[in-house]
Amino acid sequence: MLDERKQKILKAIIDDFIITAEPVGSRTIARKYNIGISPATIRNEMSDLEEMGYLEQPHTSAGRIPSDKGYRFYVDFLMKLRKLTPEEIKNIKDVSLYKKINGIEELLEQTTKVLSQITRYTSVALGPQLKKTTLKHLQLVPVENKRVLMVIVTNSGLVEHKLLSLPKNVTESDLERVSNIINDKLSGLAIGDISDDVISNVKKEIIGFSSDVFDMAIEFLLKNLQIYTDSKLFLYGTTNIFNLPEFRDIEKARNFLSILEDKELLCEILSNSFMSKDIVITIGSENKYQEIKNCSVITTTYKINGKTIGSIGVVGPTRMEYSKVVSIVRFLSENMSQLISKILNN
Amino acid sequence: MLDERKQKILKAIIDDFIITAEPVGSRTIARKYNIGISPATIRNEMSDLEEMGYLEQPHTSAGRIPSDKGYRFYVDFLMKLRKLTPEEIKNIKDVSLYKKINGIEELLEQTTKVLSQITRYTSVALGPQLKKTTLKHLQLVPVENKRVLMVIVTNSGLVEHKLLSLPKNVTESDLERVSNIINDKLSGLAIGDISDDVISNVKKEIIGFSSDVFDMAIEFLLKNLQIYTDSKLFLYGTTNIFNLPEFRDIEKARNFLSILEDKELLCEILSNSFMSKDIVITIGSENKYQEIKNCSVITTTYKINGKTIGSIGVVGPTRMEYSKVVSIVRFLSENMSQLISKILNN
DNA sequence: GTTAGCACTCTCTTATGGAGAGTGCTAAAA
DNA sequence: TTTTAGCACTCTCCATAAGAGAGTGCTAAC
Repeated sequence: MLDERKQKILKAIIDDFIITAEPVGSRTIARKYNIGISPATIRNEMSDLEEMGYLEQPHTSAGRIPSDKGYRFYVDFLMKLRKLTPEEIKNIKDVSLYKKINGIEELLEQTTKVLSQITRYTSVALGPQLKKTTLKHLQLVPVENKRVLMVIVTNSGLVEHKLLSLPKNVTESDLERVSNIINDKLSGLAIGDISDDVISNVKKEIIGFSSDVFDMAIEFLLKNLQIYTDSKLFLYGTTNIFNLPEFRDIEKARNFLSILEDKELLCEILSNSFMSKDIVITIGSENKYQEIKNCSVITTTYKINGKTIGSIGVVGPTRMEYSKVVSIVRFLSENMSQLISKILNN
Repeated sequence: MLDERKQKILKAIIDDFIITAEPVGSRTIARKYNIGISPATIRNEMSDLEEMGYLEQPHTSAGRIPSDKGYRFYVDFLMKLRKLTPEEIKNIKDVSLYKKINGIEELLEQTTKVLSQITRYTSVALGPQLKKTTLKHLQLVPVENKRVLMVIVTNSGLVEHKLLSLPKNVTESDLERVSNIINDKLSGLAIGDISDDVISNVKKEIIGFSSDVFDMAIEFLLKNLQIYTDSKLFLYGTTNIFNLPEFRDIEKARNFLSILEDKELLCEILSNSFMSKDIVITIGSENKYQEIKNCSVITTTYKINGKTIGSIGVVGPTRMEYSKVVSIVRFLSENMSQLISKILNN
């Protein structure tokens, strides 16, 4: 473990580097952060810290920059959470005043926008995951001859619809019968759990008393139920990275933006936070995916009816203002959960 | 008007510049494009073309580059439409094989993806505009106590839904009555035409025989009808610009990407093509909006049931491969219209 | 254990001097 | 009158060099 003086020096270096983005030298530390020792002593300590893996040196005669291990120590033990400014709080609170918020998706859109604006990084959110919710109600609405609208309502108040084309005409009462059977058999199941097995069981029962039109209809319906498992992605502030010196290199910027274009990758990254209760901070090489090994990700989850259903977070360079971002993400996630229950229960 | 030799030279310069992105000199033209005159003569002609506004010179001792006026002349009179390669055709046709295409939005998503991949520019599409379609059917589905699901079906087979929370409980038969009145009064109207006037007219009739709960319910419904007018935007290949030398300057790239983040601006830009029957090419300063005055946009529309309902296109530098992109966009838009009618009528 | 002094290293910026590409002009050729 | 060859001139781009600046590591003294 690091002794107190080493910790102080490490903290000073990281704090400074987060602000300046320049390698930090011993003189700077001695001058700006009065620890009461001379640059020479600091140099010795820095040399130790480098050997222990907390710092790195871009080249021989440069100052030090934090390694991922250094950031990890900083995040776990050293940083002091920054209080939100009144302005930041106002911005987050104001999300609820935005007139277009009529559902969770509008809320997410506004929230990611605010998140990127006040952090000045790129924000990402994963929409409510249908497969994590349970089926509450399924309704079949006749539209015209062979067209039927399937509406799914889940226990978290989410609604999805799908327009189906059946191979033959089906009467309204037939539709109602199918609805009833499905509701009877499947409601209460998590949508992700509606497997082929379950489906073929339901199918068997229906065969007992119905025509083959009926049979085809339900098969089609059930097949579609399963497709509805990919969730929407919200993204904001992608161009914020151009303010950061680490992305002044066009190839770095390109690489970063390529990540943001890869929806699947982003979903995977965001899903990581589903396990944890609170905020998840992933620093550089700690990321599972090669593409973002020089980025840090800070995510948290949001809940509907007490159940974790999606996540939201920030992507940026490893030199991230962790203290600020963590505070903001935490506050914003609390605010969001409140707003969600307000939206769903008003 | 330009004489034939000037046209030949202009075409050669633009063709060359589109490939190389370097100012084109008289010697290059004489060597690569055998027009049968010496560099000196070409220089004189180039000087004329510059004076007439078709060419520009980055600095005294550089070759010439096309001006926006030059590109306009090229696009209108000089360029030969390039035939699609078998591979390009295959890529476009294969859109229909993608398994997830169950509706217009999935189709648009796949199509923009393919468009950006084969053009190597950024592709954009505007989703079906609800306000341009007419209301066919409105259904109110009871979900639980005060919750009601409103489903809108339009004449183009588009469906939208919205979960409403009513201030008081409403019985199922009341809901049905409201549905009937709304369908009676509003179906057949373009959704964009459902104005406050129309709404208050409907409201008056309802007041005649219904309670105030009823009144509030319908007001709420109708207010929501109008919100449903902003349409979805599809974007793909934003990072393609990093392959282009004109965006090697970080500020240029940033500016371009900022445009793509401004959804409203993109919608406006794409809406421009709604007037025209065919493909619309907008070159650099021809653009209405300051932000994209150094970009070119090539768009076309797609139809549902013969009615223009959305648009799709490509955004790139003014030095765009117009000939290639126009061919691709045209073919792709035809293909799309076919697929749409297949999706809606299968 | 801590500090001052100093030589050394590496980057970054600025200046310099061709090389290269292309033009415009002039005068000769067609 | 139109076209072309020749040539001086201009501007960019690139490589090289030099010097400033920042910071280190080491040694020896405190």
